[in-house]
Amino acid sequence: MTEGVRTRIAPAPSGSIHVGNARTALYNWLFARHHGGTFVLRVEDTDRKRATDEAYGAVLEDLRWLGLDWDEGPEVGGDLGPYRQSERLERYRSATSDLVERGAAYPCYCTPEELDERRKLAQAAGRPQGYDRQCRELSGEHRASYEADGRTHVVRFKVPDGRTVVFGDVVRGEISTQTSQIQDFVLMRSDGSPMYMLATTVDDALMNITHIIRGEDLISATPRQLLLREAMAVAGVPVFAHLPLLVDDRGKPLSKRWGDVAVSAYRDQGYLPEAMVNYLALLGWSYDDKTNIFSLDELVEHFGLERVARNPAAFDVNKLEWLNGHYIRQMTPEALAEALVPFCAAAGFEAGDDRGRAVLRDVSPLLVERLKRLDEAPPMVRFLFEDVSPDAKAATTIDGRADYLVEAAVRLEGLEKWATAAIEDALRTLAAERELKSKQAFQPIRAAVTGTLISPPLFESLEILGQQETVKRLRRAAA
RNA sequence: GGCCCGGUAGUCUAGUUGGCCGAGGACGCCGCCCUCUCAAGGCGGAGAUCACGGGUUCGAAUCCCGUCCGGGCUACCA
Repeated sequence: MTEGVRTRIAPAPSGSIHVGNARTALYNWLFARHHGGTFVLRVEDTDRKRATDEAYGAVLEDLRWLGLDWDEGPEVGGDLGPYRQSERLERYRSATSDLVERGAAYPCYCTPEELDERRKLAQAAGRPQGYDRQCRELSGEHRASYEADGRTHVVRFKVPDGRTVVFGDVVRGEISTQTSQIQDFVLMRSDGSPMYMLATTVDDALMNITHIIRGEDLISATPRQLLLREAMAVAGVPVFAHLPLLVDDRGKPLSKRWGDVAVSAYRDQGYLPEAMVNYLALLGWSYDDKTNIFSLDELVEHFGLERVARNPAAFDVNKLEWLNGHYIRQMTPEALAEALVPFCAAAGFEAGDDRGRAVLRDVSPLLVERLKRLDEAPPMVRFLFEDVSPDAKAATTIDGRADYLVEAAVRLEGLEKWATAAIEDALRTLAAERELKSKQAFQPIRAAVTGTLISPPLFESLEILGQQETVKRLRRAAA
């Protein structure tokens, strides 16, 4: 029973995917993987206006970055393709003409303007605002005359009267709707392109999707899809699971106005895919009452629809950051160094050459426990790549300590072995001689060498910077 | 307006065959310890009248009714 599981993610190619869609993709992927099933990627690009090639590429890139590989879909193929709706137009047309032939759908010649006008009238009169079924039973002559007038038409679905559509939602239980609540919705636009309702229903049926896991916003679309499947005589009914919405910190649906909603924005700030996946998994799903950290493999092992929450979940960057810090701490120095190269470049200095990489590898152990995002690293390591001038606070700390800094330079200059322990020893000895507290002793040096009052641990940093450069900066700060 | 879905601390949640919950964990927040800064780590703390009001019951976050609030759909958007 479970081995036949087929799930899909059907994004519109409108650029880097929304984190909400990323979560939906993740849940579909996890469910398929957990059951040893098939995960299908289908691109819903019927809205030609917005579907560009770059946007399409961004979608695939995001999914790959998250580690969600698809078994069927663009670039990998599959037996039930093509997997871009723009290449499946024939199927939608033939499904539509079948429906019309069978009397389950009909052409509607009303223009948008007429519809709009009648809708307003109905609203003013307090009548239901839906389509008034004017073209539902058009005579042959009437139809011909419309055609003769050069009117175009859409195709509408003939919603049956007096029925109750019931379906079992895995996360919400039974949901039922009276067909009187459903209008004769449009299947096919007048330009011959399919509407969402038609396209997904046809594709889900043709692609044998067994479990439809999607956002709560589509819950009221479900009865229409069920009616359509029935009219198309599709055998069997998929299992539905509607996920709670993702909202912002005010409880409003996540929108571009709130903050970053695109996966790429998080990638650019230095969030790791492991953290993103872990966080997204927990936004609306839980394993037990205490586990927070999950690798992809662990998620595959534990994930199930039974423990999906019903209430909307607020996207909390704080928790994402915490998880990200956790995963950064797990990185090896080599991996961290490699990951930081592009962030340094973005910050304006090159660390991609051999020396640069070596330096990054050396600082990584110092960085690892103080980074929450990769983009926080450049400011911390910049002093290792470029000469620095003290910021305001650092300047104040240096002020009046010239004599001390020169002495520190002298001591360090005299060191035979340039290593953390020796550096620390020399500086602590000097501090003791001058009866300085650690903080008083080391902050000026930090300020002089790194240009700021906040940096990775001092002695290790000096070792990495090098004896010559350290001494040079101390002397210059004293001047 | 109609229909549908939802409502446990600032946030994610555990809990849903009623008692083990005078509500558990995590993020965040506050304090202490550690400490050369910042972190990380350890320890401790504040924070929830379980949306509200009735009811059933010896006993309700958990069951019933009503109310309020939020959201979705109601498009030739998806």
